[in-house]
Amino acid sequence: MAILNIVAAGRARRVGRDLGTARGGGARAGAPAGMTLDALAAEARRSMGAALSSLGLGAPDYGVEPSARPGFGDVSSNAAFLLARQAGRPPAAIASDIARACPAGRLVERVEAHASGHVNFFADAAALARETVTSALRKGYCTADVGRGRRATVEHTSVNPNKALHIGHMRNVALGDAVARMLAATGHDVSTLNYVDDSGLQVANLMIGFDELGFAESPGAGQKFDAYCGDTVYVGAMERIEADEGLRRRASEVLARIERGGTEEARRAERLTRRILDAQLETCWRVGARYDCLNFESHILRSGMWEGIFARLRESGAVRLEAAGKNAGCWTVPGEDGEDDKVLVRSGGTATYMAKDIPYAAWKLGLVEDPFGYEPHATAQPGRELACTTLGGPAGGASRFASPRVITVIDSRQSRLQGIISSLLRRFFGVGEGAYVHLAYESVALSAETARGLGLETGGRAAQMSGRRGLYVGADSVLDSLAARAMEETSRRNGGAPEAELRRVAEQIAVGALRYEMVRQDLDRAVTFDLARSLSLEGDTAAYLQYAHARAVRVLERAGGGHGDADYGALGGPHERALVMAIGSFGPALRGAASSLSPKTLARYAHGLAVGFNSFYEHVRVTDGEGGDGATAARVALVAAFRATIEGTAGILGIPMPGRM
RNA sequence: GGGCCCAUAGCUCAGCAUGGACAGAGUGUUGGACUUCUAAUCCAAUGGUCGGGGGAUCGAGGCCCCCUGGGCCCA
Repeated sequence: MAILNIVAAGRARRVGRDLGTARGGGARAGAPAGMTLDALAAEARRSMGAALSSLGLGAPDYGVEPSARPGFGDVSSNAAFLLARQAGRPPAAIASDIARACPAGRLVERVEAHASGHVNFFADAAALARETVTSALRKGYCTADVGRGRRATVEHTSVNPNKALHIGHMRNVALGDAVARMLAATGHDVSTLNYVDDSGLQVANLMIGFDELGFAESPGAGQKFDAYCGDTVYVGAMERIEADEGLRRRASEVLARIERGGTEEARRAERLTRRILDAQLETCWRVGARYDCLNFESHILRSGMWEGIFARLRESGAVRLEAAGKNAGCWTVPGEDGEDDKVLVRSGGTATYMAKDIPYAAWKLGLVEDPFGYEPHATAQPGRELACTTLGGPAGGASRFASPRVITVIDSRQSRLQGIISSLLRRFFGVGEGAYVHLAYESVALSAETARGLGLETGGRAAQMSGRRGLYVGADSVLDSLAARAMEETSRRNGGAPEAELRRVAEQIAVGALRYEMVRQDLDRAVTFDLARSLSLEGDTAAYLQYAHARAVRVLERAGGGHGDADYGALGGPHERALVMAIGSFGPALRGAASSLSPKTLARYAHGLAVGFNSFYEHVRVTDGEGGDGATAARVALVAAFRATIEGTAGILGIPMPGRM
């Protein structure tokens, strides 16, 4: 389960599921943001501590966790299991002693031993509901200040600017943007980068397509420029180039002149890649991703950073010039653990990919003087300033986008290369453990049915996407199909609503659906994308979360205000209690997700929260006056608490929450 | 040949870091719930040798070793 490819052998210590260890976990009457379950667990832990010491049982490193099911209380402890051996008695007997000795408290109503050996704590429903609902309605509930303002830099997206984004890229965008949002929600000061490879061979190939193969400069009506370049020009050019030695040579020449800089080719490449980049950014912005800085590869290559770093590596003896063998004439770094030596500079004097990857990594970590200037990107980003690098800016200090903790989101096919970068940083730049993280995820393939729809028969197997062969599903087209589908449904249900409003809602449903699908699975599991299945808006999808939210909004509209003081004693039913517990679990869910950089964890939490609400909604009438005004006020407050929490949770995943659908 | 990842219900996936209470969702199938806050929902039934084998443990889906099958990277 190697999710994180971290510098040095150790991995970042993750926040455990155990609740009682949470700092500040409810020691005060008003629990900190997002921490009401923590408050209960902390009280249970204190109760347990008192019982153990009164029994003279010592204090093992026991856990206090959410109970497996409602019948087992609200939180449970495994302490009796841990004491069983030394005490020489069965866990159930010890649990029974402990339970009897556990004092009740403000939130803990009673404590029971279970025959299995678990000690189960039952909360006072009214007290826990009051605690949870009032704190969930406070501003800032959906945050957790574990970052304390520490800097973090996240790089994601980083799609070559020669094509439109496909769904494989969308997984990167959805994961990266969610990680950046999670870190921000946990009190980190986050900068988000998007690396633009504007000088690779793919750019040269594209230019051959335009300059020598006669492709039109602009697409036909209704086609985006990125899609035109990728689908028509690049695919067409590659067919010809692969079959034509002369064209291949031409492409190499063009590439060389792009890389040299200051040439006509370099200027054309820049215009072309920026135009494609802007089209790609439209898609990213459409799904709600935002960036702070665009880093151009060409700028890194011309920044002089590599020369400085290479000199430093030579001086420190980290690299050597091979006199003989297969790497004769090359500058290499000795491999670790029986790995082959890594070539940094080829015998001809040209640098390998290391010449950009090492400087870029060092720049992100703030290890080098910043050689760049910055200017606002030519096309404005909605809602947030977007800078891009320029050459020849005033040097001095590290970049403002750099930080001591860098997270780079790239699919796992790059794990080996990223591992080499990590190793070099650790060995020769003194970079510490956990500072440079490759957040790897398995890539997206197409289901056999979807591949067949694109004209590829795979014999029932999933198919790797290929931009060069035109075998992929575009992000924009999936979003369009999803929006069209959502539009049908939304129009049907909201007959009188204005068209523009319906379109806005349909778009939010489409964006949510795609983002949710891309983050809900474990990073280590390959996503098999099936077009037909992805268009479903039922079951475990973002629409389920959105629908629950829209229902809550409607209830709140209907309820109005003015029901007087809430009587939280009215929230003791099973559906109310389950919803209270779900809302109160936000804090542990967010901390867990952020510490393991795992958006999936938050997606699963959101789903569970929505299940809690939908079930409550079906079984409990909020506004019918049952139990009097106090009870109604409590139910309405619970719905409001749910609404705020689901919106906050979904917001961290970048999933918009329409008020009706 | 070396490295990384995956294998849990017909299908798609949680659970594994920190072993413990009858292995959970969604989907599918079957049945039920809209004069009542949106049925994109809810309720119920159905469905599992947790890929195989061995080991350590009072206890393994989870930990260790080996094997099989699949995906990816490198050579």
